[in-house]
Amino acid sequence: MKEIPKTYDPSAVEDKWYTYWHEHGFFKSVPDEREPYTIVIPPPNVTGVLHMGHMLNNTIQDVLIRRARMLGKNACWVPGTDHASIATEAKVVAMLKDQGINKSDLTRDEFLRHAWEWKEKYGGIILDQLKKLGASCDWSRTRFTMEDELSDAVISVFIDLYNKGYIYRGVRMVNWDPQGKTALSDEEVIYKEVNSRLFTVRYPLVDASVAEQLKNGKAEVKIEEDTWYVTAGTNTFKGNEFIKIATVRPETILGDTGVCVHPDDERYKNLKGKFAVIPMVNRPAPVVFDKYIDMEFGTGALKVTPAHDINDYNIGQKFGLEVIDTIADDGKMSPAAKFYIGEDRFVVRKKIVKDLELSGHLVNTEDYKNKVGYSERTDAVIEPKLSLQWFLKMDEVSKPALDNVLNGEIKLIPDKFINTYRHWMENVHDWCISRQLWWGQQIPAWYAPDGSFVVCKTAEEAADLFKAKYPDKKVELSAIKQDEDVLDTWFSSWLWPISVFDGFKDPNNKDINYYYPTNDLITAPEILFFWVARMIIAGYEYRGEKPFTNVYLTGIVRDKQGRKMSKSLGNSPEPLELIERYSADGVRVGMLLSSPAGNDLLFDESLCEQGRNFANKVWNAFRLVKGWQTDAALKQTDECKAAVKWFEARFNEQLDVINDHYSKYRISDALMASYKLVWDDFCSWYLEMVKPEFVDGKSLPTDKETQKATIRFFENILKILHPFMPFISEELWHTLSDRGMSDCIIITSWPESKKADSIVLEEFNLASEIISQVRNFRTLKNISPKEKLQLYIRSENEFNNSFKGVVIKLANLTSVEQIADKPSNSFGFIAANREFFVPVSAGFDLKSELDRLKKELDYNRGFLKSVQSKLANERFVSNAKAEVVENEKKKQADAEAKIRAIEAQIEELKS
RNA sequence: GGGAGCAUAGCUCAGCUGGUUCAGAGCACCUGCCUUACAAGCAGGGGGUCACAGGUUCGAACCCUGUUGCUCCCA
Repeated sequence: MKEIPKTYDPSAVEDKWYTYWHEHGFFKSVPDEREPYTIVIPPPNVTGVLHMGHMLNNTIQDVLIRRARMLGKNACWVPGTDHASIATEAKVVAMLKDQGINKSDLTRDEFLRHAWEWKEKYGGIILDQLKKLGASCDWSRTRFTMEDELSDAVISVFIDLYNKGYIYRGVRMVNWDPQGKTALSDEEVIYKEVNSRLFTVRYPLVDASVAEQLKNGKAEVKIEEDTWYVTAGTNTFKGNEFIKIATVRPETILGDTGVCVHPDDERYKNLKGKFAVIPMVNRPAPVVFDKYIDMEFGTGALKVTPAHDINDYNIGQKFGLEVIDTIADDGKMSPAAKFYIGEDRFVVRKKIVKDLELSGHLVNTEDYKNKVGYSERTDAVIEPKLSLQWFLKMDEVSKPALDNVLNGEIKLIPDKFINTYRHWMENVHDWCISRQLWWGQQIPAWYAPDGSFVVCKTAEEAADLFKAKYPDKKVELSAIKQDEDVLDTWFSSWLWPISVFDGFKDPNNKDINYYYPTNDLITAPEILFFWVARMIIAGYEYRGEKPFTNVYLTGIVRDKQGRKMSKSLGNSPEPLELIERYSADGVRVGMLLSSPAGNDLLFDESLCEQGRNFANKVWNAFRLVKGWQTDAALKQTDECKAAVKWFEARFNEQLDVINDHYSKYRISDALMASYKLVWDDFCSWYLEMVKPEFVDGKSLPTDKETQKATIRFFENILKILHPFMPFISEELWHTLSDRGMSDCIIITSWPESKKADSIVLEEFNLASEIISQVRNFRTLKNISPKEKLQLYIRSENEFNNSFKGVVIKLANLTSVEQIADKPSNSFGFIAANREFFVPVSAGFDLKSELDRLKKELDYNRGFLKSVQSKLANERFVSNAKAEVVENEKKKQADAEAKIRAIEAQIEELKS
């Protein structure tokens, strides 16, 4: 027979089987009469390369899909990618820059051509990487959020929601990146704590009449000591009332249009109807009163700059304050600022402080720590900026999405996320869906030259709509312009579970009717709101039904120090290198070993090593079994018979445990139970029991029956392992027995659950305890495992455990004999209330043996005492459940028997 | 500032309805073994005041209150 290598080499195996499965269409799913099991992949970003988070996430999906396939379901895992407008556009812009092309020199169409080219070239990388991991996606169903059909869905949904009155256009504060000259989503802003300076500035306070005069015509303000002089037109007023405000952004003072104080603030109660005169621009700004103000902070008075701060904007809206946009798109002061026009905001900050000091407005300056938002991409300080954006009104559409999570129709796993989900959904904000980019679905809104607009699919339709809506305007087709902006990528991906089955184009097609609602969604908690909640909303809005039943939220993969793995930190291992080093099976096991749902996984490469070692263990079990010679004439021995009976029972018992873990989505528990079933039960116990003896340099043959049973067990174990370790399980499935090439483990059926024989399990427990005791004794006494020992049992009944032969074999005994009296010079132990003795030929140490027994006696006496005190407590006996009390009584009896036996042994030793 | 969660062995985590000899698993560690499947292995072993302080209960890692520390989300 050909020598099987000692170490498992996955490199030849993994690619071979992946290609094989793929070519034989095992990943493919078409609707049929079976029950469907569907997962849609959380579409990775086309710019992405596989990172550890993907590895975890997709391993879990593959485990679930492979098991479902084995359970006889029609398993369908739909892969795909999303177009990631911001990230992709940035990538393409950077690539063009390298080629010496500026985006601003290109037309939209030209730019999009480059972007598509880029996508075709690099957009599939991540999907190919998933194949290395073993992902059994139905690749024929691969979708992309910006392909024509999915884009059509996005556009028609936009139009539909607009017509239903859910989409509107409004002004909103966005995160503006003055360097990238684009709005950013909240997720792309990184907040950093910085050392700033807090400036206290005083504004003169004037009456309404003075304010009125300030508004019209030229004004001048002078401050001398604590007196202000305001000249408006020809009149000069003077006073000594000021209001002090504190700010870290003095350059925005030029855009101030109000001062806000708390209505309960005693210091400012008298300021009703007064106006603050804004420095330099000499603009009268009303004092307004709002509970939003924190009286403790600064001076308790807030300068209100509606154009450059979101909270200020809200206050401004409430009190009808003017909005003056003083900072231009490039971060420089705009003409509206009137001063420092064209100078950068940070230069202006320094300058204005000096000028305010000179004019007597500046009161003091102190060091201050605050958080400032930076652009993730350009590292520029974000400028909050008002702009016209498109919004989706959320309150109404989101209602079913909240209700159906709260009522359990959709399950979040783990359920601790329900609270977070509810909190978000109850305080849901309108969704800003427009982005100032080109890569994405262009918003189907069409503008007439006067700015009025209609929403529809094409310019031609728009012309008709304009005609119908504004018959007087006579809008020419050629004058109609489409909105420049594109839609948020999430506005594509929220339709994913429907659109991948063409549920918009053809709402009653076979696929959508069969696969929708999907079963499980596996994703990261970070996008519970951005994506999951919105998919649920879309599901109810467009199918009247949930998009999936279970949402399994994975943890975040962190490094050993608990830091999130990221490219910029450079603390993430290269996934493909890990696979290279530890095999895909090994890495999959490593990822899952320590990743309970929703809890972060502190990744450590040693976990993959453990996975690889496990694969090697299975490989070597295979080597052993494969190497057995059989002899048809040989009868099955008693110990083999017992071993087979036991493993049968043990397997059934553990299969139930594993199935139960799966049913609760405890994937790492299912893995650990499988791991122990294979390593401990099958390899360490079962194979050792049935392993043929080695005599004269040759292995004895095995009987046919045991060999057949062993192969059957092995096959069942491979099935259990398949979802976790698809490659090695498939390889061994084919090498263990001769089978047709279409008889693959990937499509074989999951083992059937059968009742475990509890009597056999019990008997084995006793046997294994005896074996462990003897082994322990060997270690203690330094007796070689090779030296055969004699074991005596003192018991009234004959020792008729069916594992007697197993005990002899695994403990390496000459025999097990019944005895009435304790043999001299022997080591004793108690298992299941029976006394066992192992005589020692030499070096019996009476004292140490006595000490050992005394220690055990003390422990048991202490234990007995605690049980007795429980039973002596009348309230325990009357309050506790009957079976609990029964149990305590049994514990008492057991302990008493054990104590008697130990005492007897001590007596015997002493005499 | 508002909300949520976590704290159990050196590390990562289980502990499901408060009650099995309940204080567990894996890894790491220590000891002895290169015993013909596997040193990527085998056998054995040590290790925890269940964050802290109270309370409820016959009984608490588990329920309640407070304290401390950490994490996340929202603003």
